[in-house]
Amino acid sequence: MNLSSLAQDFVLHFGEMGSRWGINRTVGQIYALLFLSQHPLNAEQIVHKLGFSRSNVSMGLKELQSWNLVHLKHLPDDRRDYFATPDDLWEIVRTLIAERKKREIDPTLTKLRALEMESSATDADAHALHKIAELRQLVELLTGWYDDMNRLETDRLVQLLALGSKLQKFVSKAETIVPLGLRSQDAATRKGDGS
Amino acid sequence: MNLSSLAQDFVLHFGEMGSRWGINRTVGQIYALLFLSQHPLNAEQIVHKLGFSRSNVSMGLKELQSWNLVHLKHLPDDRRDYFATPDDLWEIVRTLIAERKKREIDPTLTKLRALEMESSATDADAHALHKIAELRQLVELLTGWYDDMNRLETDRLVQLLALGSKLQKFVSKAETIVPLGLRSQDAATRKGDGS
DNA sequence: TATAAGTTTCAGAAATTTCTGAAATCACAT
DNA sequence: ATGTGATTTCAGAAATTTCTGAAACTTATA
Repeated sequence: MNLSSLAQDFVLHFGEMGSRWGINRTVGQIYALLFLSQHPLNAEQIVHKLGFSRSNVSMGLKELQSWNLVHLKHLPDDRRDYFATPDDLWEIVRTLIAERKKREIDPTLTKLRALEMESSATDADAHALHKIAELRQLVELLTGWYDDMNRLETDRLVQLLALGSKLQKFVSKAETIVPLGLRSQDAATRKGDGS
Repeated sequence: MNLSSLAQDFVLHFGEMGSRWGINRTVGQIYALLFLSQHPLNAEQIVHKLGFSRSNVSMGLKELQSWNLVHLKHLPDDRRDYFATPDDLWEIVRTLIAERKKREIDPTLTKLRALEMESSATDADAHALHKIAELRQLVELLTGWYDDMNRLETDRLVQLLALGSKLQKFVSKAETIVPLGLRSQDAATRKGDGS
């Protein structure tokens, strides 16, 4: 591994962490390398720095592209592809969350709605249906909130995050203005409002 | 698999999704089964319903316990262990997030801080150190926000989530009251304030 | 169109993870 | 202490995922 000890340490760590997520070790390491790198790198340079086979790097880059986590660059008079991570860290965070939501949350939401619809609702399943509806509602609350936050400009978002639970103060007021019924209770009463 | 078709569909789905997270298929299915079940189940019942080997179920339950995702129950005159998921969905969400943070975020934060400290800061690493500091700051902002939100009672939390970006209104006011410097810029200037 | 530089695909090898049955352990009642 | 039922551990089998080198493909240029 042809890297400074700092970079090597960082890259190895992200390889390990990557494998705790869905991402595999190789892909994690490639990403970490690109993240630290001041300039875009081509596949051959990654091979040289990390010591993987050329095809493995190719696969890894392809996967990172499918996650929209790297950008393709080109240098004049060089037709090799160069890869870089976004300069803006928040763009990375947003992409990561969006992609994970797409892969891990959205299919579940779809499935839950389908289960509520199709169910031949025998009384044997009544309790299960209730739990499923409750879960679906909660996921909808969370994804709705996410969609909302994701629409904010980064500066506004950072402000909100930095305030954290201080916002609670405003809620007590707002509560009287926007009286909402979406508590963790009373789920499953409205079945089949699919889509 | 001895389950109603609704339950089977649900359980299989969570098995698949589970394997997109760190959790393996078996563990996901066991959890899904317990989640739907109206009553706590013992290991033998799980074996019967899902068709795994007894030892596999035992491993799975142990793993779920290590994640604090199931509770142990006992029936009178029966010394077998019965397992159940919390009734309150929000407790589940909180546990899930807390455990994932513990496994996926905290080690990274520790590592980032360590890298910033130990680094023999050669100028070759200057850019890498800058990126690492920036990343560490962002992770701190996010985990700080999480800690804050996690302290709220569930009802308050749900209110905040339901409001979503409507809170932005208050921010514009609050901004003048709490002028914060934590933008995505100006990172890396304060190195080594570890822990 | 030939060729050369670059990239992707693919089938099998290597490594890792999951799953099982058998044996060991535990804990309670007698 | 001994027996009985329940649970856990563990070593190897089975399955899955990752990784590689070689071959196939692509594309810009001569």
